[in-house]
Amino acid sequence: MDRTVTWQAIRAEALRRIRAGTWPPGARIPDEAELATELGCARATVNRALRDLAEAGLLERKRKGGTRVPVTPVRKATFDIAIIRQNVEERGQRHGYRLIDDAPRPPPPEVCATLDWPAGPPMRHVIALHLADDRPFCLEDRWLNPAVAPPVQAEFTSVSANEWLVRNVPYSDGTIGFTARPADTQAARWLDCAEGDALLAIERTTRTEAAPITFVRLTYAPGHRVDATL
Amino acid sequence: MDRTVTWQAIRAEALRRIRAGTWPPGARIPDEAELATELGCARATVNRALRDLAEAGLLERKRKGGTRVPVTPVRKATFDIAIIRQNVEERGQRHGYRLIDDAPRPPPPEVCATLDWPAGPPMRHVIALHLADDRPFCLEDRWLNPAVAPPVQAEFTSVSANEWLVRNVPYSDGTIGFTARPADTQAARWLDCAEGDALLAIERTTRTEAAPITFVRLTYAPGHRVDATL
DNA sequence: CTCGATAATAAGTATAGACATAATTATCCA
DNA sequence: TGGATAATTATGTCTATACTTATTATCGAG
Repeated sequence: MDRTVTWQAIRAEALRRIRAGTWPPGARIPDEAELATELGCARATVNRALRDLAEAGLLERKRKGGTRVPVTPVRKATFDIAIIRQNVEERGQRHGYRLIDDAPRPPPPEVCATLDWPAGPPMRHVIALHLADDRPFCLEDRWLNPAVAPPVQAEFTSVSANEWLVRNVPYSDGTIGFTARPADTQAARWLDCAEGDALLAIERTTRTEAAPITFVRLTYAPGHRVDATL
Repeated sequence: MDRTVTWQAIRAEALRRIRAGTWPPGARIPDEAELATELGCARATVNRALRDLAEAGLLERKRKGGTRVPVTPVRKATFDIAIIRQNVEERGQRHGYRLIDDAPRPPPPEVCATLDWPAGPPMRHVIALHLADDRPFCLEDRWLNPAVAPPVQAEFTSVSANEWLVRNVPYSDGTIGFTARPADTQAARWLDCAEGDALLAIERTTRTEAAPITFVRLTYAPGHRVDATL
């Protein structure tokens, strides 16, 4: 006997009308006050529902302009960014970790450019392998600002830099992008594939307001797929 | 002279406290009523702010359990799914389009499986090339349910299937995923690269409640990068 | 001491009313 | 006619209040 109309119900009804063509692409839909009356709820409830649809790219809203169904909608897809160990464990596999290299080096020009790092001074360059059920899962190639790096004792031998950062310098801003790369000698060796094999890579930069933190490229084993949801 | 406290201000303050460690990972933060009093606004305003942070993965909220800062946060990244022409034009380039093949064929087993399509009957198989400033941009390899395909005259010669679908069967559900693939003969030929080159591919399935609509693999030219935002 | 019913709690949400703000439209003057 | 200005309007947001719901904590019975 629930009598109140929820915003989810309003959203579902609006989505139904969009899909059914009751509100065709390009059309302006009734304003919030009208819909509130028609559907028997408060305007705030309609607002919540339509705002949610707008965030997903299914409606366009403008003050005074009203709400309309976009002609060529730009949908939003989202995917989760967890620590790698979690990714592996979610697949029901056992996570393994192996540090390959950890040394100070001046980063290559591309890394300097994306991180706003001067050409001269070294960063901490960490390379590590993540395993899923003892099979190579992903190669972590990271450039780390030594100023935010952990104290000496934390050597990334047992805890990955990935995890250390999430636990110690979390909630920072940054960018993220997908590319495909041919396996270089190192990737081929550790990911157990042939040189030149097509590998999915995720590149992330992370920074605080003041200083860059890290650039990391996660190169996944052949066949890996990253799923997103609409 | 704005006197009212906005939910964005509350969110910014909460984010500041998270980053500053005032609210350390794992800790439970004051409840909405308390924060409302402290920050001088209504509880609904606090709710809006904290809900927004929770949606981004920066807070975890449970009824009765309260709100806490996650120890290993799962951040959400989003990226836009527009029609390909829009993608190209956003880069300041001219979009070109060329239909390569369009014929009915029984889809391969993988496609049948992901789309819930029986093994026997054919689907419409459309292959097309998208160009950016006359250079190959992305190869569209699509399997289309003939029942939702356009009438005969729309032959995908001038309007891409991508665009036709967005305009005619929009707002449908589906899945989306990223992979890396070696260029096959066809991809190498049309994307102007060598066979075996590493190419980024986006695979999408689209369906209505009742029936599958389409499976498409968009294989991008070498070096392509898809950016997301945190 | 465990099981299960019950109470307490914090988030989730609905509502009516008010005001703010950005766009658009109408108006008026030069 | 052009352009600045004012009125209008739909969304955006805040508030106070009330009720709902999931979850935890508590307490009593067996």
